[in-house]
Amino acid sequence: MPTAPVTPSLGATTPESGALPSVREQPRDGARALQKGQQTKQAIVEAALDLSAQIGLEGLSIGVLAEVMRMSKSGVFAHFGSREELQISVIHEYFIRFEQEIFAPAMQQQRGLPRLKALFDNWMKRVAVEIQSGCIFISGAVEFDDRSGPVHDALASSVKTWLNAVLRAVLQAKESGHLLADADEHQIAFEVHGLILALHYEARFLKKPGSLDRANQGFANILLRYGASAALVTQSKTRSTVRLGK
Amino acid sequence: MPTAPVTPSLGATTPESGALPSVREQPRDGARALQKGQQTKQAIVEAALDLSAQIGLEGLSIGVLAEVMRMSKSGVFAHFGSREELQISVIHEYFIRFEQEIFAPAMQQQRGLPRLKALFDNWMKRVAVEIQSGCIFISGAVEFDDRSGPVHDALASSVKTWLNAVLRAVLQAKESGHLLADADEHQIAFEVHGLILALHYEARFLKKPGSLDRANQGFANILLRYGASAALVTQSKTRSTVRLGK
DNA sequence: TGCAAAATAGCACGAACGTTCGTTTATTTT
DNA sequence: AAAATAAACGAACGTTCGTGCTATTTTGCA
Repeated sequence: MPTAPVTPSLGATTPESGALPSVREQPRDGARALQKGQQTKQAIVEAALDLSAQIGLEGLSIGVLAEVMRMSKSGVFAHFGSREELQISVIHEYFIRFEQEIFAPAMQQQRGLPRLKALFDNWMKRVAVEIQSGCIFISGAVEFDDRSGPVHDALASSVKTWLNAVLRAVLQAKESGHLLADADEHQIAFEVHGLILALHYEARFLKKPGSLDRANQGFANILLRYGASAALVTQSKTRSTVRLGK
Repeated sequence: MPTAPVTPSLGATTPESGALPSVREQPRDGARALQKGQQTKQAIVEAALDLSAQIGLEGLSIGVLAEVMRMSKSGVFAHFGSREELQISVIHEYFIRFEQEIFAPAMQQQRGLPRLKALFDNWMKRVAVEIQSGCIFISGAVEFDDRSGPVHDALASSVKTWLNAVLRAVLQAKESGHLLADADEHQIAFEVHGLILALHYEARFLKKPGSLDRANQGFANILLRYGASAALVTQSKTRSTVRLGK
């Protein structure tokens, strides 16, 4: 069994790709090598991730992917064996980046409200760029919401894992006494999710300005309503005016 | 200029089809007739609406639509002249139904909180069935968020018209004194939109139970936070427990 | 009942799709 | 350097797609 990963895990990572070969150097401890192939495969997946963020997982075609990669269709295809396998690879890659960019740094913050806030802030940062690039957790949900199969399952399980991590952070904030003892963590997580979705919808599709501030304001409102102290909420870098009626 | 419509309008209907021929009877005032064609065209649009709710506006194909209608591809095609025109027809039809099922009945309620609540309740009823059938305002937003053209424009303008109607209802509730005078109607509309989106996402894609109650609870929370009296909020048919911390 | 017009069908097209196959070129191992 | 393996290519497959023509049928009205 390989050594434990350095960064905290969101859980439920794919069993085989725990290593995510950071290739390029010569083979590690005597064992297997596997250079060139995995290297270009990784490059293909990265290009596919960019493409499918814009046009969706269903819009992603091997032909245009090959064009982007300046490879032949069959050359690209051979790395995955099927289009579904390519889509699943993209989902896994996206999940791993979510873990690294959003989840892992938030775990450095102390349990409770600080960590929850960090989680949301990092999430917001990510969505802010996805307003331009697109988000496959959102577009994928629409594309696969009534289709079954391995792609749907991979996507749903990734999303669920992430939303569970958010739920856990809310629960810990409650247990730490940073939120009211009778606050419903599921309700809070639901409302927070809604803020992110509304932001993505109104900013990316409708191009409404000020949506980022709306989401931040909404998050502050939720925290205050469920008992977070105003001092803890307003601290740190949120620039939006957190001014409540009473 | 034709007579004013009987039902209140959401505004911004398509300039030419303000009449939406309720066909079937003989020609009205001497003028044009045009029976059979418009009739089957309407039937095609309805079938296309069902189809694209499930598989999206992009997934909608003339071939399968013709199959459903037991017509030839060219027969279906001739009614629209292009796929884009078909998609736009579907969007208009969806918009009109939105108007009739959600907006119009809510206008029967008196201005202010009652009307706002009716608007949301009707919206929720619609989303409750769209959890099975799908919603083209949501799927379409994802499919066309980075594509320009007439289909994008038709969709975006329909959505904006609807969201503006919601915004107006919130504003009127504020002006009627049912909400705090310094409440930000844009912020409220944003948060409400988020609840609907989260409901659609979690119920339709993730199949999480209890999402309907979550959205209803969230709406009650928003109203209470922005100053609606608890009596006005809890009255009527919402069965969900509206119990606030303090 | 007949006739023009409208509605539908039939057929073909070019393009794009995922996939398969046999072959050729790179890379690694012996 | 030779042998073995991996990676990439190029062409072709069977479908499906939207769209353009030309018949054929159906319809509404004189």
